[in-house]
Amino acid sequence: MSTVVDDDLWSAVGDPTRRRMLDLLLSDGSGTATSLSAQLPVTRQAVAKHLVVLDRVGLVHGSAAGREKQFRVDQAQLGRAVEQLANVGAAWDARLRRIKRIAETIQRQSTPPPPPRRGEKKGRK
Amino acid sequence: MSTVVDDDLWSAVGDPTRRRMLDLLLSDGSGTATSLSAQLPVTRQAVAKHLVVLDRVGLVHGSAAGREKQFRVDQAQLGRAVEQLANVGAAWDARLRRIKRIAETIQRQSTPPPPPRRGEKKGRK
DNA sequence: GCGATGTGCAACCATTTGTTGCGTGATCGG
DNA sequence: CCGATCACGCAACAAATGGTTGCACATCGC
Repeated sequence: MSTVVDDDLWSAVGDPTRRRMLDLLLSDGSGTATSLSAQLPVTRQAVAKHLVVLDRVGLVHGSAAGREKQFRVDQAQLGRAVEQLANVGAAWDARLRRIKRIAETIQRQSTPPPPPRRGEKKGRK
Repeated sequence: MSTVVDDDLWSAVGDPTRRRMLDLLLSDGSGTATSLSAQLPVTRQAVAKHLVVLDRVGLVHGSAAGREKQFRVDQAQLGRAVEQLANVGAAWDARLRRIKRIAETIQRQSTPPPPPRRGEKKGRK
């Protein structure tokens, strides 16, 4: 049925800048708002806000070290996010495949497709 | 190396409401702004705006039939979106697995984990 | 101690996501 | 044929998001 997804997690990785930040953190192992903004087309403050968002959903967490604040990716949580991506993708893929199969079957039987009977959808079940 | 994704496509499916709309359109085969809003916690106008967004990235297209406007999912485009989800997921998954493998290797060698040498990462431009 | 560097906070702007209200064209029941 | 509806589109508005600039404050190197 409807694939169950954590909307907060999903929209966290839905933002292109945050996705790149995760890529960078994975590449470099860790990073600060300043170091990340140096490799991105946005300012340090924008990066800092995104880090807050990512922290809120547990995808990263930061530790203060002197005047810097190093952030790292939480592998477990990112793994969960990857899992949800795969889930939704698989669900849609299955749907698409089934639709295609049904369409072919109908066409093979030369059965006219049932016209979508409008105006009476919601009352039934 | 960095997975190439179409940001517009991605953020189109990044919105939870739009994701549900796609689910509904896949389930029912087609739908109007009104019929979709009846099954969603948002108004018809909000749905209409989302349909514009989905139409812009080619995930759905609508055809006027009398006073109604029926929308259907574009299977090819949704397939492309699914592909990108799988790509990003696979890339992150590979990263996570490699990190875990390296961490285990280091620990097996009883090599003290290299302290995150801060302040010297960017010199290798 | 002092300048350079890194961070956090606040004000502000544009876009997105949602709402309500209204006008209009197509359809249906007399 | 004609009025009541039904579905739609457009516009104004509100809140949240993603971005900017500016400034105050802590810390590091010398």
